[in-house]
Amino acid sequence: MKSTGPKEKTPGRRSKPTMSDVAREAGVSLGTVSNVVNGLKVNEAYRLKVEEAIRKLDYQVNNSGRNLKTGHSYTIALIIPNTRTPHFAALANDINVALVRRGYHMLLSFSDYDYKQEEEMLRFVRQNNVDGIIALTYNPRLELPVDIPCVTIDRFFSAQVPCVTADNYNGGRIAAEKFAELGCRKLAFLRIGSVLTNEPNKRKDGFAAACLEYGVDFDVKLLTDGEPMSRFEDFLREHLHDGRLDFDGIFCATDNLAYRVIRMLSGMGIKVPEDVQVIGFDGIRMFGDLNYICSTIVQPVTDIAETCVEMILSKDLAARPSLVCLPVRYAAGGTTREPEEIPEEFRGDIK
Amino acid sequence: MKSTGPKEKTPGRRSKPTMSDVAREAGVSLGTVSNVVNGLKVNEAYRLKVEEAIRKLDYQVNNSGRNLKTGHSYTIALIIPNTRTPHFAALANDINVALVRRGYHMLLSFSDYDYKQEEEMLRFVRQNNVDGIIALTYNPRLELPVDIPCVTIDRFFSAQVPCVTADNYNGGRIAAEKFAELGCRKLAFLRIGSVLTNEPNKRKDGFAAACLEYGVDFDVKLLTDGEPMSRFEDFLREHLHDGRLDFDGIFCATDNLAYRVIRMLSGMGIKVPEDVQVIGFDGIRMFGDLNYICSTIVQPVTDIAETCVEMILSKDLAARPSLVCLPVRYAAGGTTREPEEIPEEFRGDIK
DNA sequence: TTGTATGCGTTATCAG
DNA sequence: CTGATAACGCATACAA
Repeated sequence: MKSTGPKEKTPGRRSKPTMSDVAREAGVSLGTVSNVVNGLKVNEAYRLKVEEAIRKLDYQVNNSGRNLKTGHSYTIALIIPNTRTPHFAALANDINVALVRRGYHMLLSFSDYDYKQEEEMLRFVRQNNVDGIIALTYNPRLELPVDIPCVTIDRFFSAQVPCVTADNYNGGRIAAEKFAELGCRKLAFLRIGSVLTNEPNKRKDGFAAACLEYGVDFDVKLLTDGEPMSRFEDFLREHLHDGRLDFDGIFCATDNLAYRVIRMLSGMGIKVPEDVQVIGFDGIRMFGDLNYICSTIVQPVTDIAETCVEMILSKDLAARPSLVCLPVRYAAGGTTREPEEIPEEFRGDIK
Repeated sequence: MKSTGPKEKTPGRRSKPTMSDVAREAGVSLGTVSNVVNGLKVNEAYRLKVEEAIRKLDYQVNNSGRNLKTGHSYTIALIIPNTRTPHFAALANDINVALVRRGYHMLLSFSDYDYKQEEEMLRFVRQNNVDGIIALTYNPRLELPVDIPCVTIDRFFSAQVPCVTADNYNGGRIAAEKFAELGCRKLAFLRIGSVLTNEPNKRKDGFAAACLEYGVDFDVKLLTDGEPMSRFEDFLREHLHDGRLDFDGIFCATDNLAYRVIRMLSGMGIKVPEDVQVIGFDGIRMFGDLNYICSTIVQPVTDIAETCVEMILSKDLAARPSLVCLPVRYAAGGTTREPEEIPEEFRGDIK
């Protein structure tokens, strides 16, 4: 632009302009400039002079100085494993949107499922005067700072740290109900993931409870992280007789798993949804905004994001609940015997 | 004055410990503590005392103070439209990884394709002593700061601002070559996007050039942002005679578009890849790490991320090229008549 | 109302 | 090699 570059034109003026520079330029005092910048009461004539000087020098507040003085940075740290996983990407997206809407900013840290790195991130975050931390981590022994407001997603740490999550239990129930409604008689529940107790594990509990209620029989196959996916295929083959699968419905703990299982079934000559219907969990959509990948229990990602942000910025810590479960809903995504649900934006285009 | 912390446990000790607290605790001077913290030469006995005090007080450097003094923050800002779009999510992911590996951190800002908001982000970023900006923006008149190192992705701004991008031109060529190799005689190129000149627009140029070379005929249908997708369907229907499509190959400027086009074709009773083969661009994979969504030209996302970070942190600005094109490659993703390429991690599981 | 002075936590410059 | 002291840019209580 019209900026001076690294050199100085006027003696005594170098690098970025500061408030004193503006004050001198406008012929007022430092405090007045500060007041103008912060929108405090200031005489109209002075304000104009200051604003003029700010424009002329292209002055920008230095947040390091401001943060040092005030102790807060209008920045919230988000700790998540990565953004390549669509569900995490969506969360990061919506949390950022919610923050920006409130005049805050997001410092993003990836844990990559690495405990060591998570602690490292936490250390950095604590050094940076962030005003809060939103963490989605599976690290059981991670020590959240006590002097910074924290909110967790999907994993409950302690009553002092609010946890926001989808209503996983009910999601499990809804899936079972749906299968029952679709006439399934023999179901399977598949999960791969952490052995730690975390909220998503309740998907199975809700599912099991509803199955019992509806009198629908079901099998369970759980894998822990590190076990090969092929175990699921072994499991399915065990239940394959004369080319027919014992199950007529499979509930997968995530859409990712559902997708893989569907590929497996396809390889075994089993058709979805004709031979077996599949329901996943999360509500992942193609390209983040097109159709669902499979029939699924949709997590209220935007609500989760809003809630996290709302809570982390909330002043009265006392009012913070320790666990917030947000309602999920079912969406038909083509892997159940019913019409696929096509999201609004997509619908018009594809017809 | 400073007396009111929220609450204090020990008399005299309030809020976060500072370097002076550590100095007092260790019985050394402030400067010595600073030296220890920054890993400078310090007498072994003193160092131990200081480290002991740091541990005891659970001291953490305050980066606001440090930034104020040094003028840099070991933070790089990334400006992208969002992270719900898989390609952007992947970029954000890999840039973060590259930064962290070098001891830097990422401040993430979403433009949401909103020019006004982009300028807002830029303002904030400039106030925060970030050490550099990596921007993926389509805003033609965005004014990048001149006093902060900048690198752009996919859109060339000026010779002073390096632009990193995939080799879009060659990607277009490769697609055409592939179609020729697969025996296609009549192709179509479909694109929707900005009318601005940006790097990805070269996909068409490379495609057209190679088509001419190989003597393959092709049609082009371009839509600009805002035009409804249904225009593509109209276009395709115009080229539909007796249930047969004029084209035997369609090159889509993005995987997203390819996906939608494939759904359209399916709705028209046209089979992919039997009746018409489709190649997209970007290399989007299911859940970010499973199989490709369609046959595609794969962007070297990780290399792009590494290059951006490398350049933004590079000290000698003089050595910065103005445009860096990184090689792309073709991957069969099931929408061309050839065996699908299954990524390593996925392969073992699905077989 | 506006100006002045002080300190936030750190690094850097010197004398010892 | 260590210790005192002066900035860094800003907000703010206090004086004018």
